[in-house]
Amino acid sequence: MAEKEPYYLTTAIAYTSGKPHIGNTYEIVLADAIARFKRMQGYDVFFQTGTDEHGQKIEEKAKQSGVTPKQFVDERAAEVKRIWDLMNTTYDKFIRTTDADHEAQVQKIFKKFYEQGDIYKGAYEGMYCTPCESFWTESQLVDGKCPDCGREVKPAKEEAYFFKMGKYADRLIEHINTHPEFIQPVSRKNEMMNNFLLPGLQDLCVSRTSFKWGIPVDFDEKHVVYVWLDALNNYITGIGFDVDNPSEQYKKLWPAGLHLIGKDIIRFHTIYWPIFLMALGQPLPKQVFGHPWLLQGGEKMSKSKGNVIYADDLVSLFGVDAVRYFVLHEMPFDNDGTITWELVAERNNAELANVLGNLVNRTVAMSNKYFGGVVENKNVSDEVDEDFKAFVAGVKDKVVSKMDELRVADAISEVFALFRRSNKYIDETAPWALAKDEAQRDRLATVLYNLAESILIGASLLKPFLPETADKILSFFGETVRALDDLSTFGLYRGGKVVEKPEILFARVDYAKEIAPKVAAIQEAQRKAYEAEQPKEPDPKITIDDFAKIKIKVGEVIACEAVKKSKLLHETVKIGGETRSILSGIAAYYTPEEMVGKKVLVVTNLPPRTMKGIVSEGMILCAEDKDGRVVLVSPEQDVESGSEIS
RNA sequence: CGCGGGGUGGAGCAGCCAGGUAGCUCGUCGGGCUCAUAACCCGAAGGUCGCAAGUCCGAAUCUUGCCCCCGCAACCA
Repeated sequence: MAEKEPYYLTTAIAYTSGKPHIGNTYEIVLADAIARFKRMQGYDVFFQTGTDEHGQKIEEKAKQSGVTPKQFVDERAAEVKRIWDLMNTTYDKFIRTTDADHEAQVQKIFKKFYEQGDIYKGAYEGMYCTPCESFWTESQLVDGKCPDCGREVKPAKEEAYFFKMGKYADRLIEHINTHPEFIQPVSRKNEMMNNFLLPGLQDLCVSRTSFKWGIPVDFDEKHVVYVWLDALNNYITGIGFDVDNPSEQYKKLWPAGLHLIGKDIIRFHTIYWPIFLMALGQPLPKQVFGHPWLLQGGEKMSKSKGNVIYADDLVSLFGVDAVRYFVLHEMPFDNDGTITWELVAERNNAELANVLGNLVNRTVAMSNKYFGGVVENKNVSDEVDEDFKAFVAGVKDKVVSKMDELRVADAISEVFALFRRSNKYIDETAPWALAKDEAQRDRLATVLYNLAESILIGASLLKPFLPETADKILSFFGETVRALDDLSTFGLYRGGKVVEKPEILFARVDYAKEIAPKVAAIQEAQRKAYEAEQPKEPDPKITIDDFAKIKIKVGEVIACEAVKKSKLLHETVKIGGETRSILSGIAAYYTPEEMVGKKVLVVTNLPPRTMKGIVSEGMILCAEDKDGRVVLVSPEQDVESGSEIS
């Protein structure tokens, strides 16, 4: 027997700055479906996922929470793993970039690059704002000053290591052009070529000195390795790569069959990562698939509103497989998809409960009712059987071909087409009518056998997507998953006894009555948790003299226009005898027309500031509520322009 | 002209790369059936495929311009 062909697939490793929401969870489920399917196809699959745990952001978050970075990421990584496990995903390895062997290898790789001249020591040059400790490029500066604090910046240099990207660019362009399958979907390929490769690659800064929470450069301890050079290498360190002596596992598995990643990090995976591999003298992964995002419908997701959707909340309401179904089926191939609680409930009812659950239920029920639960093929065929059998037997090939293109959503649709066809078959054969005629008893048995067989084929095909459900269905018929190769042959089921009372696979839910209140409770809890997290320092007290320093006067808006491509309105305000040009970020809440004629309160002794090329000579006072809605503050009665506030 | 994605019957999407009867799921309406989780099956209504121009025998699909929406970034004195 031939040795199984290896297939190594990875997800991006999750950044441990926060709890992964449903959009992040989607990726692991998608990878799991692919991994399970590949195993079914007979590949020797190795499926790796994990967490990316270094970087400045994590250092800061840990500090805020008052724990060490290590404690912080331990907690976060455990949370990620818990959710991955909850989703019933079958990863073979969960790597963490803080694993000792990973860190050691990254140091070796960095050193090798340095020794072979791919990495050189240089200086990062730019405009530096000392109070903010940040570098800015010329184009980022606002009015020649720091975009964060508005203070002066000065040219500065910081020592850093750089990777010579240009050296490998031609080879990479060549590779991408000769391997059209390398970047998926293809639309992403052009984006990478046109925006980054063809204009010429900049050398990449691959070390940092501004924070400590990273892998130290072992021959120059004040530097830590840039997070991407650290993180990307997980794909090889996780399977035992070693600069000097790669493991047997590495030799077997590399190059990877598939890196599954979000579309936002395609650049790192199709440009930097291949180039690092070239520098290591290693072959490139066969395929990088940048999947789209699962976006939350309606309003923007934010913790303060409590409307972030997390996998575990969804699972608590709908069950694991319903959530897997939703993310796998609802996610388009190259557009972003939408998720709302209501949509999940709708899919649960319309497809899982009505089409699949009810089909299984009615089939088992009829087998019990008419034959005491014994399914037997009596081979009494009818014309209508032919089309049905051909359809069912043809589904496997369709699923395989969709999966070969990574069109998981389409693959799962094909399986459901089988279940829909089976429901139709029940109508075509009307078993309840056959049951009334004793002479049709064998025909009735055959119909129920055909139904059972089609459900069994469907359940086996469903296994990679909805593993628990597939197993339950099969167990109702006393069967186990059938080999993929046997799924295009109709009639392999030998018959047998079905369960007396099948468990309801997916219960219908009433969104308004059952789900909506629970969703409200989840959101409320989330909002409270968020508020509790916020530092609650009392506002520092000021003196009356401090207040007196602020000059606030009543002004009248005499002209106003929107500033293009911004949230700004540009008002001309008459304050007593003078007029001022003022900018305010309220374009989303007021139109220029309604601003004109309004009496507003203006802080008049702020230094002028330029935004979008326009000078602002004051600030109009507004109130902002917790949803970010902004409302002008105005004198309660009409008062003369120029009046002072005291 | 910061980067990117999108505008297809009421909703969510496919079709666009390789032009040629506009498809799927839900919803609505009508009918059928009663084994089943008020589920299932059949039929119907409903779309000038964002707007305009161009290429072509022919454009949802290719080209150009414009409008609008959504992310990210920036900005909100």
